[in-house]
Amino acid sequence: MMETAAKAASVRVRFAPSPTGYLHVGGARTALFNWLFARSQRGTMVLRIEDTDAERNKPELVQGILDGLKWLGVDWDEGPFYQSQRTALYTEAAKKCLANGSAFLCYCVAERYAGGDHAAENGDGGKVRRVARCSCREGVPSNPGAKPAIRFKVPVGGTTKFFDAVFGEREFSNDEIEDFVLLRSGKGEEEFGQSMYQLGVVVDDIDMRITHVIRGADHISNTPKQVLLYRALGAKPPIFAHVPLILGSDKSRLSKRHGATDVNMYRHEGFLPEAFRNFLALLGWAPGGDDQFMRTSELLEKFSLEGVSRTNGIFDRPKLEWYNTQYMQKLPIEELLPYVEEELKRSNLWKAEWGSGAGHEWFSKTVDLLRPRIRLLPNFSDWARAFWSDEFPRDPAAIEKFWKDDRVPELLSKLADALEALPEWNHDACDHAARAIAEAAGVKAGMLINATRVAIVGQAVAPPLFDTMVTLGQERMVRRLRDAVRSLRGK
RNA sequence: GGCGCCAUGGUGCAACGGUUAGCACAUCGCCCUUUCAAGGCGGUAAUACGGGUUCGAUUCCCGUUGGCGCUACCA
Repeated sequence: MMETAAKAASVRVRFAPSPTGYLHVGGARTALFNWLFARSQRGTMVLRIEDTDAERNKPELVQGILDGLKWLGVDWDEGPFYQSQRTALYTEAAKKCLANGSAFLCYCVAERYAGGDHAAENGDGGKVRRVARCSCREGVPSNPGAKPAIRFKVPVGGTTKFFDAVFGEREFSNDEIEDFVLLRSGKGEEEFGQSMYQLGVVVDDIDMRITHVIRGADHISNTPKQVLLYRALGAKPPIFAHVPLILGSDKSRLSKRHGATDVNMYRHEGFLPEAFRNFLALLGWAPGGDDQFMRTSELLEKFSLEGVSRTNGIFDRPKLEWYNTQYMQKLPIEELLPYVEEELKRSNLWKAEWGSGAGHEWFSKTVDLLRPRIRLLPNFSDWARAFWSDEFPRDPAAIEKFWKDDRVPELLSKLADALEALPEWNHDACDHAARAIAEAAGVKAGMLINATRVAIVGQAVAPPLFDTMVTLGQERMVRRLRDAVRSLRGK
C-alpha cells in the first residue's frame, strides 16, 4: 500500500505546466493541491515547464504562469526546469528502451501509422485485440528508408496496475494500450526529434525523484503507459493521485465561454488571493467537517490526498465571490491594507502620507469602514473614490433616488451651517445636528441622511453616514455640502 | 466506436448498512436598519433509473442511462 506520514520527510511532488496557454484554474488547483501536500508533509515542491512541443509552445507565456502561481501563494523549492533543455536525457532513455527491447524503431508515416485502434478489426464474434500493432515492432519496417520514430513496445497480454491515492488500485489491460511514441522521428540531419510527453514526464519524474504525482484526472488513462515506462527504465513507479476535473456551469469542460479561466484574470478583477485559494482548495476536496472559511494555515493542517473527491466539480463563481467578501471582511486589517494600497496606487489615488503615522491610522480606519461593502478590490477606487479624493462624481441614479424632494437644497444648506458651527467633531455631534434640522423642517431623518450621503460621497450606498462624516472631517464635509447645494440650485 | 472514470438539492461537500438525509453557496421570506452590504431567524429544494444482497440500503454488487476523460510523431 502507500507509504504515508512515516516517510513524510522524503515527499517530493511537482507541478508541470505546459506553456501552450495561460494558467488555467484547473491547472492552478492542481498546483495548489501539490503545494498543500508538499507543505503539509514538509516535502519538496518542484516546478517543471513541459515545453517539448516547439510548435505549440509559447515561451512568453511562462512568465504569466509563474506570476499566477506567485499570486496564488504557490511557491516551489526547485526549478523551474525546462524540458526543452533536457532533451539529451530523453534521447538517452529512449535508446536505453531500444537496447533492452522495450521499444522499437517505427518507420510508419505519422499520419498513416499502421497501429492504433482505428486499425482494429471489428471481430465477427471473435476475440480481436482492440489495439493493432504495426509490423515495425516485429522488426519489419513498414516504410523502409523513412526516418524512424521510437515507439514503446507494449507487452502482449497481461495487465498493468498502479496505486492511486484518490481512485485506489487501478488495473488496465495491456492489449488496450497503443504502442505510443517516445521520440519523434528526426528532421533533416538529426537522428531523432523531440521527446513526447510520456517519455519526458517519466524520465524527469525519475530524475527528480518524484514520490507523488498529483495531476488532473485526464491523465488517468496515460498512467499505465507511464508505469510500463518506469519498469522499462528500471525504476519504481511513484504514487499517483488524480484529481477530478473542473467543469463549467453546464458540466462541460471549463472554457472561455463559461467566463474567465485564466487565473490572472481573477487577480486583475480584484479577488484576494487567499479567498481564491480557499475556494479552489475546497473544490474537489473537503476536510470532512462543515468548515468553509479556512485560512491557509488551516488548509495546510487538514489537507490529505484521501480527502480528494472523485467527482468532477463545477466552477461556481457566486461561491468564489462569497469567499472574497468573507475575506474582505474577516482578514486582519493589516493584512488587507497592502492590497488596498496597491489598488489605490494603480488608480492614482494613493497619497504617501497614508503610509505611516497618523496618516496610516486614518487610512486603516477608513478601509475598515469601507470593507463590509466592498466586493472586489477595484471598488475601493471607483465606488469609494470620494474617501480618497475631493474629485468624485455623483451617481445620477443616486441623485434621482435621494435628491428628488425640492426641500433638499435648503436642508443641506442648513446642515452645512450647523456642522460648520460644531465645536466638537464626532459621531454623536453630527448625528444630533442632522436630526435637529430634520425635526425642525418636519422631515424624516432618513430623508436628510440619504440626501446628505449623495452630497458627500456621491453614492446611494455608502458606510453609515455619521461615521463617514467623522472620517471625512469637518472642513471637507461643509465644503462638499455647499458644493452640492450650489449644484442643485444651479440647475 | 473502444477503453476508463464518475453519479446525494441548482452548486460544493457530509452521512463511510439503521439520521426527521446534515452544512455551506445560490434562491425566497422575515428581523435589524440611515442607503447598501454584513449579521440573525426561517422556507423551497437531493440520494439518476432498474434489478439484486440484507431484517434494513444514499451506503455493497450487477445492468441501464447520463456526464466526463483517453484513444496524436499534443501535453
